[in-house]
Amino acid sequence: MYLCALSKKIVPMRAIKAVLSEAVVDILSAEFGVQTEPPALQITRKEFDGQLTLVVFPYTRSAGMPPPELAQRIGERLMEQVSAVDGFNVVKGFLNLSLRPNFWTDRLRSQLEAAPNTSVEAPRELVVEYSSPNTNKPLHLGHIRNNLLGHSVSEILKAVGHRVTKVQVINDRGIHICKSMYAWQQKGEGDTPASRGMKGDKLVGEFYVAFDKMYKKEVAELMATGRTEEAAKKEAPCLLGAQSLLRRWEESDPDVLELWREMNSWVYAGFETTYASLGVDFDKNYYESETYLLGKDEIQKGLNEGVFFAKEDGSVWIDLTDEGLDEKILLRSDGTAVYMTQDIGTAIQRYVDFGLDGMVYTVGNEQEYHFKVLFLVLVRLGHQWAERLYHLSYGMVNLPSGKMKSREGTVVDADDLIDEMKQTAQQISQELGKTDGLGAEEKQSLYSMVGLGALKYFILKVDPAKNMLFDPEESVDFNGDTGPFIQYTHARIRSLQRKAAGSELQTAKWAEADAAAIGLISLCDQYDEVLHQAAEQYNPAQVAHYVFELTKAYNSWYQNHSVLNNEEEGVSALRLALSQLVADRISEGMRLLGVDCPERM
RNA sequence: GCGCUCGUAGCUCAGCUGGAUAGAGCACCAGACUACGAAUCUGGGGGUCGGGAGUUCGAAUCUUCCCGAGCGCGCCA
Repeated sequence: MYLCALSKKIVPMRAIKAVLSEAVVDILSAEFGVQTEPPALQITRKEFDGQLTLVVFPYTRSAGMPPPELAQRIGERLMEQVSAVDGFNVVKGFLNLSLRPNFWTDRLRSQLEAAPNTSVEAPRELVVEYSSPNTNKPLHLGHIRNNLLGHSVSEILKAVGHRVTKVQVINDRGIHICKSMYAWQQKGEGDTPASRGMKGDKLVGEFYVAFDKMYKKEVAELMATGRTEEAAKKEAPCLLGAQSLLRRWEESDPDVLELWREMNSWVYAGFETTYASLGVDFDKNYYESETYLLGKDEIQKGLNEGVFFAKEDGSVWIDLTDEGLDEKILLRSDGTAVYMTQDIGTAIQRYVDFGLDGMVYTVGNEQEYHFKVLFLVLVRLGHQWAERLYHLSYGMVNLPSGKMKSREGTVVDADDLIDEMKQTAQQISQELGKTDGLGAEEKQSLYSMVGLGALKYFILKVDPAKNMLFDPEESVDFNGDTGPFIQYTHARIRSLQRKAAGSELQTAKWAEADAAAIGLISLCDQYDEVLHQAAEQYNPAQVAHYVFELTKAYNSWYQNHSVLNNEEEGVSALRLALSQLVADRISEGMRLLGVDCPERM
């Protein structure tokens, strides 16, 4: 018989579906002479009875029988052969199967006692890179999407058993930071974050803007003296100054290095504050100043092996025209590294460091071409693990007014946005009188959870591949498909549990589970599959949608079924158990999105 | 010009490797608190799934062409 053994670790739903699929294969083969791969059973749609659905259309031709008849016959055999199946109905070519209520209540009970085994068969050693900011300006809304995606994908990958190291590469060197340094030297008057009372990243960003202003002014002045625009742009004194700083940096000039270290340290402190308030973290930071020279040896190696070729001027290239791409430069003619050189080096370095078995680069979709080339180069260099690198590409975040543009001052600052979300949470909580009886500290923690929950859910529910619209008006709406809506449902269930504290699950009348309850249990049971799919596709949006669906279904059920006020204690216990399972799934799913669910709100 | 991605309700988005009458949320209209928390629930209107052709028992989903949007195609990062 199928489905008799439930081991201590809870059998995931996908294993149970696999057993049913096998039974279907056997029946098709024995009764109808149809040989086929195990079919994928679908979740039965809400409007039909049953929990699992087999689509029989694909077998009607070889079985030589119309769909409804074939479905009927398969249903009958399944009833005989699989003890868990206790009913079915046929709609055209769809065979909807109902499993015993007992089966579902068993699953409910066991899942309250132990988390389901969600591990994949072959856990991998993964590195997930995200954020990777420049050090010349503060984090903005685009970084927020990046951070939330990278962090959530890391959690999802961990949840299915992979080992994940979260890293960021801080782009701490180059002309951009030299511009801020130059402006600080000219106009800073010894300003520090402490003396100005502002975050270090904001202060350095201010000087970056100041540089830009200075530059434009100087260009205009030069053009007024008769220079062409092109010449003026190259000769502006402040640009020459910044370039000189970069040169001296590369020559390890002690004064320049000192200023560079100091200003960067201001920025790091500012970033840390933002990361902390956003609730993201890293296991390891890489600094471009330490990695930008990596990779040159690899280029030489590839050159010797004939994977790359050199042009007359000494620059090194790879020919990818047979892949439908073009030729790509890997090393400049003066022997210095380009971005690609560095990425080749760091990838190999990380392989050495972590023995990694895959890597996820969370970087915007404007760099898709770059990563396509990078992965190909690594494979051609003979690194097989490079086939398991993944560019987690995401679309831009647009505003109702259009694209964010620093020149037009429409860039949404990360810290400001987080603060606004918390303030909105506070305002709404107070209006609804939800904070009565909470201590000052609890209140702050609540506002933070709800405000961030709204922000994170709003951003993560959108498929990463798509450009998204961030409408401030809509983002602070806490009704409907939002984080707070989900958090509220969770809090309400926890409230039920507190009220019912002490009542025994043992008294639950498991046999009383009705179709509505079974539907909810089945929905909870889909968690495992959703998780795996989200992990395989590196897509937190799937978790977000699942949690929302579960929340909606529970709210609807809650409205029509009194959990605690029942004639029979056993019914209350059953419903309480079900509520608890739902709350557990909600909070676990939200945790994967980086969202905490409050106990009360 | 070439390549990649996207196009689903007024708006924001789902729709899993092709499967049932294309779904949610917001907004709009009409209802439900003397029952466990109404940040909730119930009902209603609203669609040629950008357009054409093809494959299939079956297409929002796959193929192809066209239209539209975004992003790439630097000895920039």
